[in-house]
Amino acid sequence: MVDHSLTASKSMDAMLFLTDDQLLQGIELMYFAYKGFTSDPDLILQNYTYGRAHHRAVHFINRRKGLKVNDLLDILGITKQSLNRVLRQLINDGLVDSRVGRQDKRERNLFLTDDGEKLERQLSDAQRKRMRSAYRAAGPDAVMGFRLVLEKIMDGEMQRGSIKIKEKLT
Amino acid sequence: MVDHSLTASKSMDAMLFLTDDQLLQGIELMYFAYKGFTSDPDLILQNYTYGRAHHRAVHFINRRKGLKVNDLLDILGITKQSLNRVLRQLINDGLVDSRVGRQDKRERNLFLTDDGEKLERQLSDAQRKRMRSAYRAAGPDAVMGFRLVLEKIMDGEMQRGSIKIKEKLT
DNA sequence: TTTATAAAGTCAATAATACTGACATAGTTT
DNA sequence: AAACTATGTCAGTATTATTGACTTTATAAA
Repeated sequence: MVDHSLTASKSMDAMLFLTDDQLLQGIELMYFAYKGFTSDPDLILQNYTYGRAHHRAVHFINRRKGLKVNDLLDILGITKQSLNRVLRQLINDGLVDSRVGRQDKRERNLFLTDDGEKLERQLSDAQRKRMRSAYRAAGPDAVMGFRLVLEKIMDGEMQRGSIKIKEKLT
Repeated sequence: MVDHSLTASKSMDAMLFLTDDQLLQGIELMYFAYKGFTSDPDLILQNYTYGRAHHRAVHFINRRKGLKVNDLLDILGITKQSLNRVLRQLINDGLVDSRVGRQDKRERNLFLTDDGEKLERQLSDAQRKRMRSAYRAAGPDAVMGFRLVLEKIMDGEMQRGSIKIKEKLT
């Protein structure tokens, strides 16, 4: 899987793929893989009036059931005006349930309705299918490396939302 | 760094991180890492009148010097109307040089000017710096895995542009 | 208890990036 | 000469984002 024969004959930096050209290849790989990664959900969303922003909201509401609007804003890193349009649509369309906070009544806890879960599953199935086949094809060692590098790439960038994710990751 | 102790005690699918929850973690990792991955160039671009679309054009014109407009369209996967606005700006601002094709005079070969290379380097430096430190922190085996999984994720998605990339990767 | 702060929601104007459709121009092929 | 190809352009629209200003409701602090 991993060609260890190279490591002895090359310099440390070559071994680490640290030449400018190899780093640029990594950058392009990120770009193209992300495109592939979003393509399946994007196709599904075309059948609705929704876009990628709705997908993200639905995804994180599903993953962190009952999260507050502010939590979602922090995770997505957008303004509340941007989120509001998306969230309003999802609530009006009966996909998301916004419940007044029990302790602090200013807060709203967000949940998916049954219909919301249905859409989430549809989008998630497509994306997980692609991830699963990539993981299978690449093998467990590659998956560990994949996750490790991605974590390092996002290091420092992470807010509240991602910290919880990192906790779960270990 | 990587917990190999788990792999012996779990099923093949668990070892491959194929539970729905672990796949969702991978999906979120892709999302957050891509955000981190684009954040440095995005900051730089705010000082100009340019956005991510200009970055992509400049990147690929640099990487495939002299490529045709159609090649760039295929790589980016956008319409010519979308690209045209971006390309026109870059050409008018003297960052990109559009030269009439030598054999087929209908074609335009795209090159970065000195100023274009200056911007490219500025953007690229920031992105490479992050990739380099992620690669260093993760180590060579992880980098191999990272690249392998990304290739699998984008499988099937790839057009002309990416095939050349894959050739270089091995 | 008044005052300040916080969470959520909204209106309006604007920007970047994409789309479809229609069409023009120049150059190459048949 | 006619058809096709590569590029460029105009107009209109959609999605997702922004900034700024403001309201409502609820909690916290003076």
